Amino acid sequence: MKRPTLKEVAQLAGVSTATVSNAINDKKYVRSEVKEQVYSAMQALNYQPNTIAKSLRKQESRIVGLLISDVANPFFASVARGIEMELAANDYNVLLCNTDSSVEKEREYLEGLIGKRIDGLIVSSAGNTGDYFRSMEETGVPIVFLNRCPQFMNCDVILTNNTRGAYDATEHLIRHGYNRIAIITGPTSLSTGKDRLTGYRRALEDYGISEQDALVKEGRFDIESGYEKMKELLEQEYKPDAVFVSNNSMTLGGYKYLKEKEISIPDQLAVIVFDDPDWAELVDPPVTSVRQPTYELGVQAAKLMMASIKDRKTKHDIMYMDPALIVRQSCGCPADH
Amino acid sequence: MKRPTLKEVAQLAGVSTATVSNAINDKKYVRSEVKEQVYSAMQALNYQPNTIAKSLRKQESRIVGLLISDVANPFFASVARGIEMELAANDYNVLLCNTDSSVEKEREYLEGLIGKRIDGLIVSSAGNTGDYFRSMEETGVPIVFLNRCPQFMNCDVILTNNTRGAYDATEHLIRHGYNRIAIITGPTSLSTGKDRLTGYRRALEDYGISEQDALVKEGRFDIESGYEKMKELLEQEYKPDAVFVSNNSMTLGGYKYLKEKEISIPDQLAVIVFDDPDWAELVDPPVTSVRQPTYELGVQAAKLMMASIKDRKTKHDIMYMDPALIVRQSCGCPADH
DNA sequence: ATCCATCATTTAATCGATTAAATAAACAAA
DNA sequence: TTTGTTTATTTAATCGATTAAATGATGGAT
Repeated sequence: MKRPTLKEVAQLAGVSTATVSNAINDKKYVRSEVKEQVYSAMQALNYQPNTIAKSLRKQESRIVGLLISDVANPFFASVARGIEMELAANDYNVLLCNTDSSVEKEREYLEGLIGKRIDGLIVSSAGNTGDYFRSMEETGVPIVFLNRCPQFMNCDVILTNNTRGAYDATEHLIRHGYNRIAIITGPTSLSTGKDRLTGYRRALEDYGISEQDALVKEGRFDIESGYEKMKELLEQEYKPDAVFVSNNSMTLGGYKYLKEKEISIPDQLAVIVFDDPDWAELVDPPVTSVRQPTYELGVQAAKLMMASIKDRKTKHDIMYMDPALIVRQSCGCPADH
Repeated sequence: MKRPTLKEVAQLAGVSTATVSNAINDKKYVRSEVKEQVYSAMQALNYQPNTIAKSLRKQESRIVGLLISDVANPFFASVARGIEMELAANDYNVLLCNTDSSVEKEREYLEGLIGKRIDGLIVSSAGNTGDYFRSMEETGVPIVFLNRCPQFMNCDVILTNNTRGAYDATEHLIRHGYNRIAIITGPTSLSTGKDRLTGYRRALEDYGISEQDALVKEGRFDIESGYEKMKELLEQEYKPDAVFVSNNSMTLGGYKYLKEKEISIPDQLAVIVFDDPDWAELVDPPVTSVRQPTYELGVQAAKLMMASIKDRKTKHDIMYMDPALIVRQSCGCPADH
């Protein structure tokens, strides 16, 4: 029950606590003979150094906070995996926090994390300004913003090139000859929502197609709104002949509606979606999608974090990862070529 | 950069550190007038209590370790979400560890977690004996085993009733009249793999069907083996007329093969799968599945954990959650009824 | 006037490590 | 012999909170 302390190890080994510490941490000036004594004392007592005490003294927790809306979203799950892998390789642990996209919860977690003296924070914020991250930034704790870019902050940001992804998807639909291309977009308060809409618009513009208000539906990046918006699109007077769905959850909802109504893809409606679902090739026709390098996104976020922590670098960048258009058949492309 | 300490707050407020501590933690015997002084001193300095120091003194970290093979697996992602929600409600944080099903990594993480003095561990172990969890158990840290049941341990276990789920699926196929029912099972070294196979066997037995070795394929619970095993089943002499795929990843792989070869479901092969994919209703025909209450599983695991931590209860249970057979059409059932 | 209980606050030890500074020993150089 | 350098180890302070025990007030009961 009670765990042995370094002091007890020292007593058993017949040396001072300083020597034990030096032995454990492989500092110089410890005779190998003494080292052996210390090691066997550790063995004998089954000693496990208390990281909390170490953290207090060294002023570092070796913990990085991860603040996301929901690990159950495959995008975040994959990102989280990448982050955790990379950080673990550097001997850092990840504290997982799900905010449900609630700014209020974000605040609460943040306060807790500050208290926990995390060494860094990787966050995909639901807020658009990020003002309440200031308190953390001021204490010198590095922050990496992931896929959401708050304004006015001096920290690293890593983003999928959302505008580009949306542009490519839209352009692909345009080239197929569709001229009533709809978008189910996310909240424009989020940079992801805004950027994907921008990419869509820019493509239309570049090809001289005027945007139709009726074809732009703003969802909430969740399943329900995906369903709703798809329904609206297909029940309204002015129907689209193609649609770009701007995230995975809304795709799930949107497809549910299409299946229920037995809408034929791509004949009645061509579809391209953002985020490449694991089932993309299992449905008929296979789904054309914009794939984000999710795992890599996590790994890179973690690398930026490690650089900030270790090198104490204060110059920060914004890093873009390119998404890839995975052409399958829901857009109207033939199966073989 | 340097953060204010309780001591500095005390100085500014003109009281002792003990009083500040009492004020913060709402102990009795602090005059409300003094409390106000303390609060405003905290405000003025933007004081955030150092949880690490608190943890050291109170001998509790308020952190629970979560040891799973991979958060990117939707099953674990959902479970993790449930756990985190419930623990957060009790003011505990979750430290996320992905082991990749490697016993070696499990060991390493475990050692780190012991050092970190986590207050509890929720684990879905890849090992079958769990002997190396002994060291943690001995220190009095409660462990909840999730979905995998190690032998010989005195701790809580929460499981989906895997045997039942597999039995129900197999029985359903039998009642459809299929008589060459295959299973793509997981490693039998894992209780999940073993139990699902047991359920399958029991159903066959109960209905007087003799098991055919050629129809039992042991995969590794991953996408690749799902593909392989499905391929084996359909390329061999003795082909099945129905198959039960025993987890989500193998389902993904198995379906990939079926799609490639344009196997018609359920005519050429009826299918029931373990774990209800989010795309179950989007493919044609919709997939009949055994759904585990994943989120609930997480919530319950966390509740067991909280009970162990708070009540210091030493009597431990094994808790079963019932899966549900979601009947759709891949098993051969008609669409409407 | 004395004693006691209750309320309010302070003093100082404590949690378990790290680490700067002090000390000691061994040996070489002048 | 004295001085200095390098190696090896110990002493004691420190990180920032909590908390048991000590101390001071205050007021009521006897």
